[in-house]
Amino acid sequence: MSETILIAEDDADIQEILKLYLENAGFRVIRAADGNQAFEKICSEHPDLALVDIMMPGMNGYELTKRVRAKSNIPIIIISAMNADSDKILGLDIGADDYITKPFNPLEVVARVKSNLRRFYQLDNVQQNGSDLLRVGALSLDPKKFSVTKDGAEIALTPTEFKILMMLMEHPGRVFTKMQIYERINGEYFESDDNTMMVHISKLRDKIGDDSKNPVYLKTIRGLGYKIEDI
Amino acid sequence: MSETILIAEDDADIQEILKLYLENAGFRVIRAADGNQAFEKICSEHPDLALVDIMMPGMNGYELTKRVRAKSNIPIIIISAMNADSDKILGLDIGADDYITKPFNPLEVVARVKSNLRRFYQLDNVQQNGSDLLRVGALSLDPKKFSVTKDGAEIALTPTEFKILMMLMEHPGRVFTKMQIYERINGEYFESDDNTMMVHISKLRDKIGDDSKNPVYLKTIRGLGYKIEDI
DNA sequence: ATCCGGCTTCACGCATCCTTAATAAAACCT
DNA sequence: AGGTTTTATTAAGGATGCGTGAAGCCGGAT
Repeated sequence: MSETILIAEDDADIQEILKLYLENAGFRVIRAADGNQAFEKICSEHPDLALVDIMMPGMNGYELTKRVRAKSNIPIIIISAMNADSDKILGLDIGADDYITKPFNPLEVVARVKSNLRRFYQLDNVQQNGSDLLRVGALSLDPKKFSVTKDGAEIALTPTEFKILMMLMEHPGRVFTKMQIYERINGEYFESDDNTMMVHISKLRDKIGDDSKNPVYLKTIRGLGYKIEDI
Repeated sequence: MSETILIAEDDADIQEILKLYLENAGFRVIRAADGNQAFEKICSEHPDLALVDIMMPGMNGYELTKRVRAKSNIPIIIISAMNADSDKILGLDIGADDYITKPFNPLEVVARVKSNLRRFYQLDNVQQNGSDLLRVGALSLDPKKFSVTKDGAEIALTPTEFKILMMLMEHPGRVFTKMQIYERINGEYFESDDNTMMVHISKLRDKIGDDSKNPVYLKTIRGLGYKIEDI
């Protein structure tokens, strides 16, 4: 039962090094030299994990991550240059499951691959065993019934508010940018939508009884986005 | 399983001393008297670590480091003369992992070699606990949650402080110049930003409970920059 | 057509954070 | 020791981002 790893990387040398180390660790490796190729191979060959370089010809790593995420939840590890724009690093880290900065230690890459695979399957098991209810503190959200309760009391949310809350509660502790949230909810994103999100968040806080100045659940990460505390 | 160390050093006496101490510590030692020879031996013999003098005939230490880095990520420790401050900065900019100033204590060299080997080849905590927390002493930083804790207690940091700490904790023991840090955080760098960095560092120390006069974590390397101690 | 709930936009106030500048304190060199 | 350079600290702007009430807009329902 050897797992398959996709390497999306245009530099042939780096590709070769990664392949060597990963195969040596017992993985099956498939390769792609650009984002489009990578996307096709992810769809056709269903690898268990993808290593994705940010800087690639054609579709870059960021685009690729977004498009993959629309279809699949496989672990994605971003590889980025050391002196890349920090916002990109942080932003990508949010969308992907992990990130590694160049230059990297190949052994560390192998370790991270293993770690992410293990974490992913564990998480998968947990989700299968548990019920469909998403629970964080006193809040619980039922995706099927489209309902949210706090301490058992029903809270009436609008569809948009519900989607936002569900997205955050699906990954407690994880930070989402306003852009990410908006894209998932409305497909596209315009610069001016930032404020829209703030208003939604504001109303959500109001309804779930959170004080924006000292929120228990819906926390602001200044300059980045929002997260729900993992209680 | 003795590790191989390459010594790139034109001074025969220093070469001899280093060889003696390193072999005494159980390492296999190969030697090169100039940069070109060193590069060849790195390619052909794949040492586990390289000790590189800056001042060498032919290809100097910078060139060598750059050329090696294009191919390999093996730990490189720069050896430089005492009063060549700018040299040191340059060496670290290029991608050296550590630096030692002449005159040095041979035992310290051995200690640094061991430390760098351990840091590089050890599959650190990534594999053990499954999470990718960055941990240094009592400090731990979670890139995804954007949270930092000390002894389990949450520490609130600003985005910039967080980025700085993350950068340092990603490479414990490695020195970063103010310029390097600022560039990664803000994209560009102006001469006047040095002071800004100092202020950030000062506040970071304050928040993580470090005394600047005797810091446990965030140490100043005068003339160079900052590093976080590899505890 | 009108109403109405929900989404969006706008404007303003507020909080936070980054930077600057000025001063103090080390560390270093001669 | 004395002067110089580098670093640390503090406080005060100034820039940026966030929160929120109110008004406008849009589409579905009555």
